[in-house]
Amino acid sequence: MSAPTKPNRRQTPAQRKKTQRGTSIKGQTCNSQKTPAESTRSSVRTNQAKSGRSPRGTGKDPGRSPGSGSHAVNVTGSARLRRSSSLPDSSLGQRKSQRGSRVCVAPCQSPKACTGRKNSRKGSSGKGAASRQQNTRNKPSSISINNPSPGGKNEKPDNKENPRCYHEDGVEDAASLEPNDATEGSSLKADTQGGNVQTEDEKSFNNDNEGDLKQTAGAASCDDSDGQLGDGSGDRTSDSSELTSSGSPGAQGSRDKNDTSSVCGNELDHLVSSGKQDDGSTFQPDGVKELALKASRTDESVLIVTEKDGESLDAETKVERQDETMREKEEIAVTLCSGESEDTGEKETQTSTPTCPTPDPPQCNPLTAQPGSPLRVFSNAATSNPTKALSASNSCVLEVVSQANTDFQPTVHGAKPQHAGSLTIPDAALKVQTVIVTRNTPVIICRESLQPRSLGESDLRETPAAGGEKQACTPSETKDKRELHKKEMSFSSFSLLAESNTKPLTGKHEPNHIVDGGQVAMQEHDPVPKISTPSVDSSSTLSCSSESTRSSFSFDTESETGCGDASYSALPGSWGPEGTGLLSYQTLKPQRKERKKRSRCGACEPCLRKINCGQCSCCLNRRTGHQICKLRKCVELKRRGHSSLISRCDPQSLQVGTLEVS
DNA sequence: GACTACGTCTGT
DNA sequence: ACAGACGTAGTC
Repeated sequence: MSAPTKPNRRQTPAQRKKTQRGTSIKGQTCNSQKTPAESTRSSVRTNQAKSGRSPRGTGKDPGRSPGSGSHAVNVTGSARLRRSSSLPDSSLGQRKSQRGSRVCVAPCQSPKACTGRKNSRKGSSGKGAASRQQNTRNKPSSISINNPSPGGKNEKPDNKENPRCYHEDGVEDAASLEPNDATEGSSLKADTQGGNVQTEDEKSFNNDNEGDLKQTAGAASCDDSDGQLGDGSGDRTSDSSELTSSGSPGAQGSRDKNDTSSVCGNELDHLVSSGKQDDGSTFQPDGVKELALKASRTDESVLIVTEKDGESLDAETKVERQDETMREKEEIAVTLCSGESEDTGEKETQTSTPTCPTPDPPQCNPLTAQPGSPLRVFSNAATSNPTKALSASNSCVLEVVSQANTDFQPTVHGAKPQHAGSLTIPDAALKVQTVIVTRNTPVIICRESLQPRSLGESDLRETPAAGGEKQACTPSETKDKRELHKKEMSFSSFSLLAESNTKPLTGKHEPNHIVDGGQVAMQEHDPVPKISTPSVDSSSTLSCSSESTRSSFSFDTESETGCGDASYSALPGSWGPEGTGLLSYQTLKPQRKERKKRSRCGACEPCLRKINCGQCSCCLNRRTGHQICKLRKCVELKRRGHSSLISRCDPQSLQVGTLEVS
């Protein structure tokens, strides 16, 4: 055994090939095994690291396997076969899925599914693997011996397509699954409501219903009822409903609706423009009825209706009923603004908002300062629910506080004014801005989010933005975040957003770090994704930027921190809407910037040594052996290598655990 | 393109 | 655990 193997083993590749070929022919006894074994081996290896990038790899691999000889086939082959047999499909499929999807699903699965040490290695070491995978995408097909059938090709495209679908679908799914995602407005509301004790249950219902509504609404909403859609969908889709409700005159309301209702489509615009209040009133009542079932929503809708529809008695009556019930609850819940509440609906909502932590009010203040609806909308969007409170209660807000958020708010004002001032231009921009703001603000909410529900909701919200967030979330210190911020700031694509956001982001961001410090501690304290999520959210809020930004942004973080794993583990889990998180994360991986090789410490003796010994195998076989002289091999690198090898199991288990937990 | 070095895999 | 080898990435 040993005698033949030794020469074969270390023979030069060329020799190997030759010998192996011969051996392979000789050893055909195992042909049945060999072919699969070879294929599997090749596939395995190829999959793992080399994935047959170069023809060499593929050629060699098969060569090697036979080269090792029959015994290799027997022994290692069996073990390998086991692996390969058990894994190959999954591994291939997973990898393919990853590659194809880049973004999608695979990450969690792949590491988990691939129990093999190879996989584990890759998973743990995965960085390089990821990069490799990117490069190797094309090759895998060639490599995929298993897929000689057209399926291989088909699979790839499918995978790619799927991932894409996942992106969108993932978002949609997340939305569908969790209404919060579906509508920022809704999520925001939910958050704000989270503050309110009352509506949580109702909210849950509402959310579900909303989720359904959204889906249906997308198509039907416009047709059915402008009011309803405007209200319900408007809130959901964006702040538009809030804007309209915010008491902006019908004209603004219509405009806002148009803007915000963009989701609903032009129909609303037409209807609104033509029918404005009347249509809204007529429609809204119906919507209100439905909403009546949904308590929290109803409140907002009611408010909107009351303001707009002073005409429609029915609507008011219904609204009043609901309001009354809501009032009672709210009053019980909070008495702060209760005395003030002349407009039951509005003030009630306000009262509810006060329950929200101080951070909300500050935002509200600026908003309230400007009676303009846009501000409200903004605040609403930002705080989600706070809109009500803000809109309704300037006094409340004033009383409540104008605290640190002032910095953030001004930016918001700046954004809004444009909004109000030039409705024509930036409707979309406004939306975007609003959206961003909303995310930013949630950070504050995140604190509250510590509460389980709020967390879940916050997670849901953030999920869309999650991609960047995840990375940000990584345990990495504030430095990374700051850097990320800088990068984001620099990011030109978001110039608009950046302008509006950057200030708030930076301002918040740091504070977030500080604030998060507590949360961070939480994260560290409890690796559990739940806890981590809030911080993640905060980070995400910072990164808010669209996917493109996320990707770039995230890359850096990972590469720099090198903690990608930790973040990775935490992130996907934390992002319950897993799909999005995973997607974003994966997307990030492939895109991630070129990653530096592990740099040696440069301090250890070996690193300091600049002369090769010339005696070690590396020196002697420098051409074949690409490794650095043993004497020059960095100690730390050695350690890492060993530690990584040794501890691979642990980290994997940890990651898996985190993933599972998540 | 060549060199160097890292990461990974395989075999002993 | 060690050694050998390969592929790849980074740098010049």
